[in-house]
Amino acid sequence: MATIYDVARLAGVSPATVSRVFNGTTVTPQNERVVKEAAAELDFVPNRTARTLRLRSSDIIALVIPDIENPYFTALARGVEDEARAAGYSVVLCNTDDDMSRESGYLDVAVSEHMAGVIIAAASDRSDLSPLLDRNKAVVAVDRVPRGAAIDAVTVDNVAGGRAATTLLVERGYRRIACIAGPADVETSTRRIAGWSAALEAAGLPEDPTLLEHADYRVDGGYAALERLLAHDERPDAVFVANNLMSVGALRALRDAGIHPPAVGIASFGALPFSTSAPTGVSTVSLPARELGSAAARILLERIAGDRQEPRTVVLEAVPVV
Amino acid sequence: MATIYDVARLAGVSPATVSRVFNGTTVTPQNERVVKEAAAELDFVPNRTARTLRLRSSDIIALVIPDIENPYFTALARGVEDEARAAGYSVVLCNTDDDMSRESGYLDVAVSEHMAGVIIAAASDRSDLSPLLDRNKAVVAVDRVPRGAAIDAVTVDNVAGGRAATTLLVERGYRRIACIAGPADVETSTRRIAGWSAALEAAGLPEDPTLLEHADYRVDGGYAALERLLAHDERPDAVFVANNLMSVGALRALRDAGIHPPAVGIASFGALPFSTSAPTGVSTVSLPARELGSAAARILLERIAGDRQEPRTVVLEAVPVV
DNA sequence: CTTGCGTCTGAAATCGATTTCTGTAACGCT
DNA sequence: AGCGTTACAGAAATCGATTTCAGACGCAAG
Repeated sequence: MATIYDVARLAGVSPATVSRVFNGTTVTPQNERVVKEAAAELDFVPNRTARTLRLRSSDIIALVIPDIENPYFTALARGVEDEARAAGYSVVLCNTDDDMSRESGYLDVAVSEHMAGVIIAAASDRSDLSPLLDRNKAVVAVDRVPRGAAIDAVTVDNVAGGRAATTLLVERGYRRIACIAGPADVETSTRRIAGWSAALEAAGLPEDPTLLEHADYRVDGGYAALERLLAHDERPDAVFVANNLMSVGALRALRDAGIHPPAVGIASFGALPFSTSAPTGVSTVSLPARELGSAAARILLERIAGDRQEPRTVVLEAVPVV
Repeated sequence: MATIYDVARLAGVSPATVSRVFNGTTVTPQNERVVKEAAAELDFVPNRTARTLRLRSSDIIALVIPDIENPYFTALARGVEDEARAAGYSVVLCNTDDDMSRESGYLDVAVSEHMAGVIIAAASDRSDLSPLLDRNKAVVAVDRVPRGAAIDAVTVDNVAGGRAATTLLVERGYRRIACIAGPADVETSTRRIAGWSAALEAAGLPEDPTLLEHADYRVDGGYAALERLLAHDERPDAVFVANNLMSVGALRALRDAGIHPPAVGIASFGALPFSTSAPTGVSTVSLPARELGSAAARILLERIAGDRQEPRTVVLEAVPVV
């Protein structure tokens, strides 16, 4: 691999001059030409590792997400990418699989690779961002905010969304409305539950705590949770499902039980991914996933550029689909 | 950020000793203890950039894929991750969006960051891997192999899969079977078309070239392609769709046209992602996405470990779902 | 002709970890 | 006691780019 020294030698200049050519400082047009020719000749690609070591910062942004297989997060990733690339940064994705140790491993990588910044959808409420914060690395939380972290955040209004989704079921005449929530230690989940409760209360419906099932935000978890609800003594007549993938699981469980949606109502927080059939009996509240990503990226880029204002939280709306 | 020198000073040893403690070479138990205490005290995280610069190789593997929003590729990513992590490597994902210039940008990043290796599902037949190969970086192609690249590859048997999918339609009695293929410059697409042709020929059915539509392997492309087929003078009675996302688009187009699947048969290459309804009138050939990823990762890891044998190609089967 | 200023260049230090090479101490053996 | 061997530690070079500092040169003004 050709280095800046090889280029310098071939061009008959010093390494400093080669560096200057690639960094836009003043160089004779003559020298610029010679250096560029030499670089092309040698197929020179600057060594980013050396550059990063010297500058103590690279132009890579890490996006840390809990589930790469969830289309919601991949759409979010697209939003991040669009903004970041436009600003000249590369984005790398890190999948934590909801595992805090994997997450902290990736955070260490981000720190020790001197990445420019991190956008993170935390694996848990208790995710520890201190490795980043202590070294005042630019960080933006997206979708989920770890408890007590005083950082920029971009989220959706989970309470309002949960209420809206549940209300759709109420309006359609369902009375005994269950909830399949996400993990108890994930912020978005507790808020969506709060929205569910609020909607029930507003409608004057009884809130039966046994109708709350926790699952894992995955397809299989939603499937199992719905099975548990069906086995209930007093079976619910509708279910508010707190994320897209669990809704898929819940619908599969219904199908396998020979029940078809209007019979049991389903409201999904987040549109069903890649659905092909007109949603009969399924209400959804849709999330601006891509916008979450791009908003987070914009804030991160400002921080990287040196913005020092107080951390702010941007809340986007979840919109009920009619 | 604490460095190895800070740790050395606090522990009263030389930087070399600190390095040895973290790399498992022989050090007095006494020194080991002192160094570890000092490191913990200072919250020391080794600077990977410096390490990589010196060693000329990091322990990060890049996975370059054309469409992060396609569940097939994210499942593949999971396969890669599982293997790579087990071997102590971190995986970063790079999304090229089928764009060769973005792709080559990421390949340059992989080279100039001295990543340990690259697994790539190429954006095109004509993708240029020479930046990697010239510097003999470990590379494995997965899913798609750029034309003429003499490298390790893990693919599915696209011809057999295309034939099997088409044959399912033939067996169900359809006679005028169209094909919605992917981009003309993508290897998997041309092979799946070949499978479609072979099945038609084997069944003695006429092969009408106007029944072949090219699209982009995306949902919207599949939608538009199906609309074009419906507008045909002699409308097809079934369609072989060459990937999962286009099948979603095609089914949506059918739905919007008021046609329901058994009326027009659909065979999808790749299972429908997150489907919730029992597939009526939709045949699928399912792909071992995760296995593709893990097989590719295993080969890459062997190469990284120094394997020098001839490049080999592993072909996995696409299995018709009954 | 000298002074002064501006423009451009190169030498060398720097970022932080790894590793070779050299040196010292301790130990076992004859 | 003398010698060889092993085990460990430290000094210093190294990876490749950036950047400071100082020097060289040209040109204009006095």
